[in-house]
Amino acid sequence: MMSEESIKEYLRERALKATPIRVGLLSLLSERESAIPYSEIQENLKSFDRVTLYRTLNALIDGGIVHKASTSGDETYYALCSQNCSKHCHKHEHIHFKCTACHEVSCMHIEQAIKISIPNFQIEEVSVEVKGVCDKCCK
Amino acid sequence: MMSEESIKEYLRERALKATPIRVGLLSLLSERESAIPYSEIQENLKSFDRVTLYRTLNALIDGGIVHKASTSGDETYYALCSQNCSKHCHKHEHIHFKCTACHEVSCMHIEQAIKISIPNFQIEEVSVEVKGVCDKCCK
DNA sequence: TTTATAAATGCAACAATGTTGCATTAAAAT
DNA sequence: ATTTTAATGCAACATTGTTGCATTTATAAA
Repeated sequence: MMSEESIKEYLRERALKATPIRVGLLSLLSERESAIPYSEIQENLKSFDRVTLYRTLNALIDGGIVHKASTSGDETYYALCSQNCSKHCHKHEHIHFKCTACHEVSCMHIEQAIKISIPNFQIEEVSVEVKGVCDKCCK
Repeated sequence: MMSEESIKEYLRERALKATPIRVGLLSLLSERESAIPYSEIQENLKSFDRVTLYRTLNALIDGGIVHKASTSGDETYYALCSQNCSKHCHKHEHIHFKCTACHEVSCMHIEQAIKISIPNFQIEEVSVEVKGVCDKCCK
């Protein structure tokens, strides 16, 4: 859970204005352990204009602060980036786990490094999405 | 490139009716080496009803004949499954490679098996999407 | 060949996500 | 306090995606 002040500082570090919707969105994302589906974000920030929400999400993605955690299902999930993402350059060393039981999407760091090489191809980015049942639903 | 007859047989094996749009779609997908974005599918099958195209895509995905090859970008790419996918149970032992230069999406079989295990989590499905520059654009 | 069945289609309408343009607002710098 | 310019809200539009229902049609059965 990030304080409002640290959120504002974070935005300013990235040369982004600390506007109310941006602060609200980052506050929402930071108080949750897992990624949040768009519909839920919209529900929580319904006092803001929908168009502005889209622009805000895109601005924060461009700014390396927010990333899409899962896009393969019915809707897109968003989550905070770690501090190592920069403007225009997302660097994620984790996978996304989507629980088929509770539909939660988590950003998970795993031990095994995933290395992929394809002859004559240049690899820039590897995204891994895992589906299964999470520890909470497994018990 | 599958013949019309073998497409019809394939559909009937899966207890699906061999209707014109289904034959047309599978013919289109089978003559291409890489996955096809939805917009292109629609363009090629514009004589059919848009709603029916959506239903057809979903029916063929449910039937284990077609799969979504990439959903993380602007649009969804579709490709034929290999023969080992069955109804309701997609079994893909490959990754999807999206070229950032030409935007082509390819289904690629790689040598390394990708194994992921997370303590207390049950893994059902692993999807890997790689972004980079393909061999054609690399030269 | 004809009939029956039920899946598939087309049409109209609706829903949801996503984008653009422009005037106004407001965060931040001066 | 003023200026600058990024961000916002509103209206409109575009695209993707779905539902309902009457009609059509592929296919099996007679």
